Amino acid sequence: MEELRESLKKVIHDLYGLDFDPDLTPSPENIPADYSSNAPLKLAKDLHKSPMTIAERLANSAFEEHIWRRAKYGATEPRDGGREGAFRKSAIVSLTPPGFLNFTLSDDFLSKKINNLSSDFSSDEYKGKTVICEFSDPNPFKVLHVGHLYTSIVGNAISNLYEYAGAKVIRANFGGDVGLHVAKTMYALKNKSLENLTIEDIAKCYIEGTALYDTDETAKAEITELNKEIYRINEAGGPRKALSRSIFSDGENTERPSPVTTGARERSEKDAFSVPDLTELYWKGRELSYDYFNQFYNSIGVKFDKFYPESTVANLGLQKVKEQLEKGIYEYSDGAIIFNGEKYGLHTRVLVNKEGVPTYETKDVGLIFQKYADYHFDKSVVITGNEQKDYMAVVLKSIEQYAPDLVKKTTHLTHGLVKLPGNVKMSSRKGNFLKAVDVLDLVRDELKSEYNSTDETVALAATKYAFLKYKMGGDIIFDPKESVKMTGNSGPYLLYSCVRAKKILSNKNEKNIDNYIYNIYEKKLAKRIIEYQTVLDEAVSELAPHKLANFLYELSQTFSRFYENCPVLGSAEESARLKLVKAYLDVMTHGLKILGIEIPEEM
RNA sequence: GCACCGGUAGCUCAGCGGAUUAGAGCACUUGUCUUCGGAACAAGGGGUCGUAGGUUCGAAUCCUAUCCGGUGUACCA
Repeated sequence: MEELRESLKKVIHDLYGLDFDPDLTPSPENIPADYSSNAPLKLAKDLHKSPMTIAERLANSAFEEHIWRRAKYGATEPRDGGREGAFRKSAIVSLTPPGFLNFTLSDDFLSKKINNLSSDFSSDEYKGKTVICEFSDPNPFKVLHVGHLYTSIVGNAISNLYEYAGAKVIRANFGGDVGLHVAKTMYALKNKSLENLTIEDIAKCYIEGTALYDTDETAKAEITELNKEIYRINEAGGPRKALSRSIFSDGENTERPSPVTTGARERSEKDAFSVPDLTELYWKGRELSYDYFNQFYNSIGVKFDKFYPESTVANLGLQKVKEQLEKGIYEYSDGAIIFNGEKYGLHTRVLVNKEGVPTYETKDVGLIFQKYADYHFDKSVVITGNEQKDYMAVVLKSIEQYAPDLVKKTTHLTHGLVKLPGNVKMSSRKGNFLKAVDVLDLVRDELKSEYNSTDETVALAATKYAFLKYKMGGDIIFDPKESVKMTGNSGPYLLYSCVRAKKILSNKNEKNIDNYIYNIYEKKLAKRIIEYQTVLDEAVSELAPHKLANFLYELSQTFSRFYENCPVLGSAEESARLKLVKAYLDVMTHGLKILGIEIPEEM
């Protein structure tokens, strides 16, 4: 209750001259009030007074303006006993030892709030700002697994939170279209026919190629060469032209490792694997991958504004690394170019390997500059798995040495792994993993067998909510059987309550009603509804979609209880209750939209 | 070894800028059972909040130590 909190804060300030932010929490069951504050207890230390004395004084003084002081504290407030005062003021205050202030909202205040509940909730926290959110980051030549599904859903929700707060949001997607994984896949792919190449073939070949790389020395050497050749193919440009030339291949400096030293072209002529084939295969595979990504994102309702294939930022990264190499930020070590993070208590990482090939680090350097060049962002958020935390810290620390402003604007958020029950870690390298599409299929199957429904909206909501309700950071156990349950704290539960609300509203029109005294169910619902704005703003400032998700669940739970106990249509209280239903649905629609969840008409 | 993250009910998780009796869901037991859609509601059992100390009138929450699990720790992404 923001108003109440503000008014308490003002009273404390007026009385004691302190700038103190009081907490206000829902009162426990045994206290006949709506909200309680422990402010007097916290204040007691600094003021050297007993908590009860402070509480007494707070309750007695400036509250007169906003809040009606109960004549005798401690007693249960009779409904009509405080009525006159309650209607005049917004809340009644009482005290309980050892120094809690308890507030009971007046029905009049509540119903006014409900009647005037704005369906366009708003925040200006990021008004006029440009925020670029990078997430999902799949690699071409590999398949999308559950982790990608998770990060896509969470990343989209966070983007939506920024949008709600007034920002212009760019959803960005960074993917490894060059790199060792591509070489591994292509190595195994060379025996396949180009004609009927599918994404499944590519996935299989990645596993095959990785196995060969790990066990077969000859294959390993060839894959290493292939990796360089892939960069060369990108240099030459293809269906999507590379942005610029490599700085290291222009021959102006002999001391540096050159990116492609061995002449893959001559070598490969002796091979069964000729360059034109390789080039064709690469672009074909890449195209296939991006089509597959787009199709998937489309199916889950996530739209990216910008794709940054690694190949498009590698050269910019190399350019920056070269510049800073001269200034001593980066240095040579064992033939590679590194950033010595140990100076800053971090790890040391390689930016360009001894083969002259830029690593992920360099591409991330290029990426941050490219993003800024493209959008002049005020804030850049990068969402990845936890395992990238230390890695990213090193990259950012190095950039901080020459572009501190960019780093200051960057936030790296991480989430945990999606794991299978029994501590089985999924690995796309080993092939024991759940694909992103598998998860959706499992949900669809459950929906079909339990409710004989093929409603894609419900399937999607179930999936999204299942991931969104967890706090980001920890690992998630995804039990294909359990996680897909359609009852309880689940997407379908939220949707179901909304559908019921819609059904009621489809019949009648509500009108405003004042001086209505809520019953227990109505009041609980009203209280929850007016907390929405506060929760939403908290979710924004903490970048915590799960807070919003859990609030919406509790809200729909409150609604379900109201629904069971308070008939709306045809009742004497109809107009007041309709108003509540409408307010409920407005809040749910708004909140679920931020989570990326749609409400169906029926289910 | 060092660093970071986690350890709350049988299971999956909230809560953790200290505050009145630690909350949900699943599972289990029982009830509502033709009323605006039961994918619902109600009641119940189930917890030494990893362990041990400390700070405090008060600790799941803060501090210290310790155990367990996960992740990271130079040429992968």
